[in-house]
Amino acid sequence: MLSKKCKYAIHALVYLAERYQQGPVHIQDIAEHQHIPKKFLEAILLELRNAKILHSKKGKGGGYYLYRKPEDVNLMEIMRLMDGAIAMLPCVSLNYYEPCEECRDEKNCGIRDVFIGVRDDTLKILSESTLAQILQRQKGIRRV
Amino acid sequence: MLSKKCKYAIHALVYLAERYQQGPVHIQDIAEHQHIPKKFLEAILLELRNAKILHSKKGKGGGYYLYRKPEDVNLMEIMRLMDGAIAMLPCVSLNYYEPCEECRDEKNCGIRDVFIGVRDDTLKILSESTLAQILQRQKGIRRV
DNA sequence: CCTATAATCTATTAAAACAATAGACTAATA
DNA sequence: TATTAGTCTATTGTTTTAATAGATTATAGG
Repeated sequence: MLSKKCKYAIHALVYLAERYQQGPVHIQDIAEHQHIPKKFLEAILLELRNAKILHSKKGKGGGYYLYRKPEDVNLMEIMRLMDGAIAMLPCVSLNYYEPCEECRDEKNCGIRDVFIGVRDDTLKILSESTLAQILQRQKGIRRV
Repeated sequence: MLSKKCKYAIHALVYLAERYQQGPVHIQDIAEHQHIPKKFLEAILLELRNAKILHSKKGKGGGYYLYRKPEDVNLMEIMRLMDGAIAMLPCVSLNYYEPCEECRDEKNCGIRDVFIGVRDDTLKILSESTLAQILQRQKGIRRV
């Protein structure tokens, strides 16, 4: 399961993607419209800023805005940033690899094979799922 | 990530599948060979017994043994039993569905679509991954 | 330059989930 | 009837997750 932090991040980013190139958006604005505790959201946006996904402007007329194009931000990156490993076992994680304590023979582990498959399918979908894609689907359905 | 509980369960089941139809196996035996805290393992095996995956025998010569054929026990079932939902969002879970609090329009949610895809791919693999399959892969590689 | 605004930083706390342990009880076998 | 081994109830410690509080810094506009 995604953490609330990660869900909040995704919702905030989709919200900012909808307002791409329309100037900075207040934290307060995002928090209210997406129903996210403001202080919690602050910390999240700061992390996204440090990861060069968002930029910010202080003072009057300030706020947060998307730094990259919506088609260049995908869920794989967001999820790794917020929750860490995407894989279901540490021993199959590409970015957060750790050997399984109980495992003696990783190369010949039948369990591991299963979760390598799950990981690959999952990463394929998540890396193809950009903010632009998500917006497009929502708009696409609305039009009908 | 899988919980330790779930990993322990899978390892214990694979261990018992290797000894299918060879009589009961002590908790102690499984715990030692798979490096699982004995008391924790007790609770896990009990749950698997209540789910009709394992049977047990008390007293001298007792222990646990696989109740079903190894090809009839898959990881989807084990994971649901141990960790609950497999999906990454409650609103796409088949067995543990809950609406997302912040979501106003579930049908038109672009985020949701992504995780329906992830769920379907994941369930396909996990439901096809039986204890028999896992054993076969391990043995297959050993033979080479 | 001053003031209001809004992001930034540091610290703390509350709640939930996860992992492990202890000890008494029950059933089965020799 | 003693020993073995699973069963049950309860509790405890640890870590992670979620949320909050308050002081600080940068910027725009008058």
